[in-house]
Amino acid sequence: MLSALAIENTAYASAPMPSRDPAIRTVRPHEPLLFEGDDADHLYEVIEGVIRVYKLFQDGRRQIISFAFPGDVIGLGQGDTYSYDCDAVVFSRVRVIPKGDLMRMVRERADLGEKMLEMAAREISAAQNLSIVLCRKSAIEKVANFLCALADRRRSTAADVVGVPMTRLDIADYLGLTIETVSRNISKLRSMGIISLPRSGVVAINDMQRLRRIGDCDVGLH
Amino acid sequence: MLSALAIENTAYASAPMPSRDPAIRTVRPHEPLLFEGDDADHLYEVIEGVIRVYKLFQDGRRQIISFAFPGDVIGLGQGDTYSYDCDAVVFSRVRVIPKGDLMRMVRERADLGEKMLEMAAREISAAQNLSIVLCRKSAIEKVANFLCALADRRRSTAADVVGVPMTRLDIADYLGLTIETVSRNISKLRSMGIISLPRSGVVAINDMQRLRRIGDCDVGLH
DNA sequence: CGGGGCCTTGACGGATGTCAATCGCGGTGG
DNA sequence: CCACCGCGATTGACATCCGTCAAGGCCCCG
Repeated sequence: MLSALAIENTAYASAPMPSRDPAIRTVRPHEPLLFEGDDADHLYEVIEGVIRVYKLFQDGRRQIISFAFPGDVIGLGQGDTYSYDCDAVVFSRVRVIPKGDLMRMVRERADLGEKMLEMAAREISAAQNLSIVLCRKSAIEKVANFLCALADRRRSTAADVVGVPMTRLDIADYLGLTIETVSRNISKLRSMGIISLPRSGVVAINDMQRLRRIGDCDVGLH
Repeated sequence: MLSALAIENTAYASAPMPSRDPAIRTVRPHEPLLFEGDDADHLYEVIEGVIRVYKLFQDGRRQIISFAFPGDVIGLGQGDTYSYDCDAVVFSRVRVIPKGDLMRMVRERADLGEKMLEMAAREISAAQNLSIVLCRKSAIEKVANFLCALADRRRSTAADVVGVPMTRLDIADYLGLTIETVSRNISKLRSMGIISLPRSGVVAINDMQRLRRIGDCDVGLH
């Protein structure tokens, strides 16, 4: 549910797509990938790094909708124009997929359309779960849940050490909290001995079971 | 966004589907329509009444995901099994659509699959908006937004009188609030002269403009 | 060594949850 | 027809959690 859409093990990743040698775009930290209102004529599959997907409001509030990790696809649930902004959290590379190509493929190969529907279904489910996390959980539950979800997505990292590349503000804007509340609850988990902070940008999980119990991770993960 | 998925003006409603004379099922108040974990082999289009779609958690918390009104379809964003429970708020009738039939149709007519992807896209967008409503708004904003959304969906009812068939608990579980907070804020809107409560289950909107300004209805409606 | 982010921590206030009492209405039975 | 009952809604008092404001620490980089 952290992700826009995991496409591993789906037709798209394994089928012969017109992505033999597709355009790869690199995005530097804080560099925008796309803006709300842009024509939604491309999908982006994250190859490396982390992309944040968010909405900005007139009053300055920001809601991060998802952090897209390698394997996630951005732009699927979009109509003619994108309904959110995207930029990079850290140095990232994304595969650029022209939407027209994809739609043509779907028209020619209906089984592909079915697969995409499944992907969309998963994304709907993820979005609904996010709602639940946001409105039903206390601050510490949200933070614990977030760390669990990060841990479940980590690629090829040592046992219980999780990279947390985003800032406290990013986490706060994702969980619907303030920087201070996020920080306080991370400190709380640390003082409880459940996690440690060996260095900046990294969290070591000492007691995954307790963390999961607090985060109630059956919600928020598909 | 109150709804699961509005299908009016889409291919499904207008195209020649195998729904010549489909099964219609009636559901009495509080009677379940389907359970979480059931095989997701049917879609349900609400013909009459209101169906509530919700998740239950071990600790007793309940999150209502949507109230499905006539024209809405339940079950689209689902994989092999349903991920939520559904029951009726009031006496309802639903059209039962075997999913297999639909998938066969999609396989045969790729343009249909495309339409369904569009529908899924709209649902994703709605779910994301719900997240924002839930976590970024104050209680009175949520309540105002909810009433606005109900008003926008009302069918063939007099000017500014809106039927509110669900209980305060339902509203609370939808907005992520408690009964008391919902009640207090409805009272507040009443004391401000924005709405009246002529009788149980009905809200009269006296000043839609102010209600919308409070609810900031650009979020939460698509 | 100094500066500027970002993070942490503390104090405080306000919004919302919790607990509890009461109201109002509709149904039921006397 | 009226009294009683029960459920949902309302209202009040209080507690708690989280946001706001503010100060200070840590770390990287100049």
